[in-house]
Amino acid sequence: MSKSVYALIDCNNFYASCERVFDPQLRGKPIAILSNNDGCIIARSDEAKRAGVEMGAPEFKIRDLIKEKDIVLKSSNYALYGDMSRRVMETLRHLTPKVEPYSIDEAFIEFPKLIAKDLDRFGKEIKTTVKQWTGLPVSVGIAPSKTLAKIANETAKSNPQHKGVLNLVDNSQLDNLLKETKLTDIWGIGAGLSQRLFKEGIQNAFQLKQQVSRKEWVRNKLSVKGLRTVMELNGEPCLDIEHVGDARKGIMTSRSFGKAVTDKKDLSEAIAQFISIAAEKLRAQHSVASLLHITLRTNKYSNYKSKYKYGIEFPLQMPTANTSHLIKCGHACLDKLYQRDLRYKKAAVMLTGILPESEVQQDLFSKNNYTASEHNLMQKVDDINTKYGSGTTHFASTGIEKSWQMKQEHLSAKYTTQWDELAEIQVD
DNA sequence: TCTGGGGTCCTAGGACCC
DNA sequence: TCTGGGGTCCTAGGACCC
Repeated sequence: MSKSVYALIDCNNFYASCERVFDPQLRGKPIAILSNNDGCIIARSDEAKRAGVEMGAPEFKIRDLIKEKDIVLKSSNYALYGDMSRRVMETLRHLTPKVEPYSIDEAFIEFPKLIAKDLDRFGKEIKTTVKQWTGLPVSVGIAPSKTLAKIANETAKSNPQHKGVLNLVDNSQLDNLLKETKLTDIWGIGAGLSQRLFKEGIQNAFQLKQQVSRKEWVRNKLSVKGLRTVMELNGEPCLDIEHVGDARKGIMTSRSFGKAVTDKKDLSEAIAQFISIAAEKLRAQHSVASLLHITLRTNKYSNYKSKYKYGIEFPLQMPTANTSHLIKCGHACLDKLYQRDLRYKKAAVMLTGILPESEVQQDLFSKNNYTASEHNLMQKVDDINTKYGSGTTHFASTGIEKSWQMKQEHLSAKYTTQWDELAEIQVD
């Protein structure tokens, strides 16, 4: 019997709920959140789901539905969602020490095993505390492994009888629930693996759980990751709570453009801007990068079957986190990649070969060393931007007009991170 | 005309070494 | 002309996640 218990806390309809906290008029209304560039639907309130708004639907294809059902559209407001996420994670840390933020709207926690009655009570306490402290509704799934906690959470959320909290530890209904769980609803089993398993006659989570009797077969079919999933379905935890603060191994910044871009100057501004963002993330985790990748894309929908992705790698002689140096390298890549006759829709910057800044060996003869004075300069830029708002200080090469910028026509205020955009309360 | 933006891990296969 | 076996490291690509 394992000594630890895992719980997954997941915010319900996170982006839509964040919008509602600061605009109470949105309560009870169907809300849909758009991706960057207002391109497609990435989040929906329950009312919007019921109205038939599909996840991932391109906005231009469902305009009639939006009008007919009076759906409120919002552009993604990551400054707001990111800050609300931070508040949720802090609330959880008040309740229990081992917290792993898993995504912007989810966290795993691990705690010692309690008797079943106390587990139920703890689950409810988490739910009410997060609601009180942040205004956000969450669901809580408790189980002996992370994979089962995911299933518990999903069931708690979709099945009103559980009132948002479900504990699967020592729960006699577990196998019945697994029999009703489709393969694609298991964490780690996507469409590809699910199809392969289906052909083998395995059609639900319970049947997959039973494959524990032939581990070698599972390993061959699904690799070690699949084997871990099977063990976890059996209540044998194989996935630990991960330590926060581990440095990222790759940092990517990419955006689609508001409209097709043909001008090289626009592209070089966009690349400078994306490099600035990526390098700031790099410095925030006290790292340097040794490889820069630049990718340009044309419209993959209209260029069906023909090439639409053009990429190049730039090995940095010396690992660096200096925005200015990275921009120069990025522009050298652009010189090689750019073709006059193409209409570009998207650019991406990726930094890899990431090392801790303390581990960098200085090259006595190179002009490209990431020196202490460069580091200090970048530090000052980051400090100013943290204090006075992102982009307060920026490199001129990122451009002024930014004709390539994202479309965000339905953006709400940065209620929690910008002094001049705080929510206003009207007192009658 | 209009279709997001990030990440992680694993495996296979090639290059290279002894 | 024939031509072993084992190891490491790196990269590309696949699969999955939100």
